[in-house]
Amino acid sequence: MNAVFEALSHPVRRKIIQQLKRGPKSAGELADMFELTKPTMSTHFAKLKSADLVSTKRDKNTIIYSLNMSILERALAELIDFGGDKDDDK
Amino acid sequence: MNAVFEALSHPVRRKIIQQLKRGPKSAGELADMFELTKPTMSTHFAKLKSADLVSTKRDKNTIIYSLNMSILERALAELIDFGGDKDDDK
DNA sequence: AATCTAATTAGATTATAGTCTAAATAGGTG
DNA sequence: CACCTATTTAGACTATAATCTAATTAGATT
Repeated sequence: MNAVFEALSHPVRRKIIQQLKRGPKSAGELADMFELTKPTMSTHFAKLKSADLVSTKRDKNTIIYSLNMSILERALAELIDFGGDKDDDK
Repeated sequence: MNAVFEALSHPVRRKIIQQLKRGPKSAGELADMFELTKPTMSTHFAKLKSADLVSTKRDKNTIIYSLNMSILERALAELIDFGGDKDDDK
């Protein structure tokens, strides 16, 4: 859960998530939507992935990213719904 | 919205929010729940406040923090619900 | 196998965040 | 008004994050 909220803290990563809600996209397609270098975008992808917010599959030599909506929903639901003395760090 | 997600990125600040869901609390009460100094806690409060996630009122010489649940809900709802090409930075 | 394309990793730099101790502020209270 | 209590601000230090260029990997194609 910590990793999810850290991932969500950067505006570019939230925009990547918005894009992936419309459907899976390759690293290159996503990178082209932002004015950042591909290595920089790659580190953003890595953070989303390490929070399990996205999954990857390979198609020829492009990597396709897709959103794990359930992970996002679960993290936000815990923050909103769950009780006041629960351990937040799991 | 940026400020909200930055505020949510730190586990201590999420725990503060959990506490405030149970009701308003003074700066000192909150600070005593964590193994951090009061100045450090104060900077966490300041971030929550600058994201408008909490409000303050003074009672004698203690400052009472309370949660602005609607701000939290709105930010999370935007992330979950709103369309794939919306500007995320407003 | 040499080469091309897509993407990531390495390494360096700069910026931002988190933390502390010490000092300052702002209201109450004797 | 001098002091006490609660909290914040200042200033310094350390750690982490974001970004870039250059180099590397991994698979596909000729």
